[in-house]
Amino acid sequence: MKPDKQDFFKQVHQVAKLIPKGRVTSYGAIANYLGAKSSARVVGWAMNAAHGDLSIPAHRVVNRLGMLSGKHHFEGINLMQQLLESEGVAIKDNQVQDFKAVFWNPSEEL
DNA sequence: CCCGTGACTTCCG
DNA sequence: ACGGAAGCCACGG
Repeated sequence: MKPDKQDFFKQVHQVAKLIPKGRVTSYGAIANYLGAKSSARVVGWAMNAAHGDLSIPAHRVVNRLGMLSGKHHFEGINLMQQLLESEGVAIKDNQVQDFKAVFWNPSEEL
């Protein structure tokens, strides 16, 4: 296999789509799963490109603290929280409650 | 080709 | 424990 960097974006998008409903994951976890553990920011960049794809649940991706760091990039500040809460994820102060319980690790569960 | 930016993460003081 | 700074990779200009 010779994955191009373009595929990296595609990989991130694919993983994001695979996130189970009611679960969340972190940029670092995705980066680690893709073998780019040092490139968590690139994952965020990939999500930025994914912003145009409505089939990608970017709201299920948060930073490693469970904070909705990317909510500013959504249409509305509350949208991300609303989406997560509607899926059964409790949010408080831009943070996922019981984060480790809803955390989805692609390296172990995928 | 060089510089700046970004939805992160980790280390040092 | 808290805050600031650096490191990291990819993309656009």
